Amino acid sequence: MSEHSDYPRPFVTVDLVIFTIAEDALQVLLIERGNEPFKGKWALPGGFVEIDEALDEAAARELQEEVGVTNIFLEQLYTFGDPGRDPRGRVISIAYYALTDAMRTRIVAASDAADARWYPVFDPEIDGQLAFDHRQILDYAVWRLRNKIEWTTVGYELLPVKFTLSELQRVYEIILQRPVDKRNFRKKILGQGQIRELNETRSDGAHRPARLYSFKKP
Amino acid sequence: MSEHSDYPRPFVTVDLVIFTIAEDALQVLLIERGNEPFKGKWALPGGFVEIDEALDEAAARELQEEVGVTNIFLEQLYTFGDPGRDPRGRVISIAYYALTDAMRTRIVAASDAADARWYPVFDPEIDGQLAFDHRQILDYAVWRLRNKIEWTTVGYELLPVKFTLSELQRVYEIILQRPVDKRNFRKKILGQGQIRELNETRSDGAHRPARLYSFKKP
DNA sequence: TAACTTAGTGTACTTACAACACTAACCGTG
DNA sequence: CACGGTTAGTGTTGTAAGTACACTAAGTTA
Repeated sequence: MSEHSDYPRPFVTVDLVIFTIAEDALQVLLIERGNEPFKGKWALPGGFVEIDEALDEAAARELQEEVGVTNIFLEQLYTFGDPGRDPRGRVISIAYYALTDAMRTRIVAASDAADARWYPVFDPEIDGQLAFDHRQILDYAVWRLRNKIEWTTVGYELLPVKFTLSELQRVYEIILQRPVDKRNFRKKILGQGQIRELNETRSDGAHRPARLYSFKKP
Repeated sequence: MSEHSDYPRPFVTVDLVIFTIAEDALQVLLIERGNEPFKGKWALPGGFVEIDEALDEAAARELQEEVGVTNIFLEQLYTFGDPGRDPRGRVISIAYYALTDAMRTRIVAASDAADARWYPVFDPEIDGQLAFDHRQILDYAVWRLRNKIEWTTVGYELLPVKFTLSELQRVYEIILQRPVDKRNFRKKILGQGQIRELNETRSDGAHRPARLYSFKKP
């Protein structure tokens, strides 16, 4: 690395892909842009990294500002920095993705946003509506989430503390976009030893009530 | 994202973890720092991202400058940006890792470097000799490489075009730091259908010559 | 109390992974 | 020129993980 003094410095931001499950679909939080460029299009929430703030902190702060949640799953995804990705100047953006139970969140629209809402990720309605390179960021986040859910236990992050195995299975089906075998799924999940069976069931309809489980946090 | 105008902007660099296999060990290219801070310590090669240059391009350019190679495996790793990771100011660094056959490279020391050399990654000699947070970056790169080699075919990137299966097996053993069963290894590799058997063998000693293979590039 | 709906359970088959030992071919030396 | 040394090359068997698949359990409502 040479001397620091006179290099032109780009802007550095964090962008957040905040996922939740609602209405039987995987949803992502998007903000309608109130200004040019891309006025009227939808963008991922994000903002500048403060000069004395770690990247993870910046992402956590934006998360707090946008949806009012703290202490949820949040992981760095990839850094996007093509010149020209933002017509206003050179902006390098470190993308993060987060998982939250929809019930925990309260959406707060930022000052420069016309509107903010959850958008179903796999709904074709979303096509062509995304600003900047946010389609690419979203696609990458979905890819990572799909991989991660197959090898780890992140699925639990999308559910409330107490949940049924059918609910958890549905989370997997929604994310992977394919049916999952009930018996194999239960065998696999129980075999991981990561969830605790509760002495509690939930009745929600004209059928056998389901046992509740909770995730063993490490 | 709010208005761009007056945000303080950090420096943005790329740092490279360039791996090769030499002398029966996994090696990483390090540069001895000629100036403070960390004068005399060893650092990963890297440099500023130019204002009109994509991140991948910046990494490829540094690679070309440091070891004179182009068109090799190069992948973004992670972005490190803790305030205080560089005492000279706020520097956010996008780390990349690269794999190359040692024979292809010519090390070129940069102007502000006292020296540049390959260092065996698993040699304890390296401990405490790394500048900045480069120990952390290197550890993460090794972790990624280990994962990647188990699920993909990146191993070939560390060998010349023609290689024997024993050489390839040795690459795996060196990276994973554990012995690999010869028959299972060959079964797995051949089963992947990613390498072509050549009508050529190589004799290098008082023993049966080994058949050469080459990687089928996609 | 019968019909409906979701919860919950086990077994057989297939596929991937792990362990393991001998023969083949070349070189160098006595 | 044959024998010893060295690395290349090859199959089978057991084990673990994953996949396919169908019926009973327990509650609600008409």
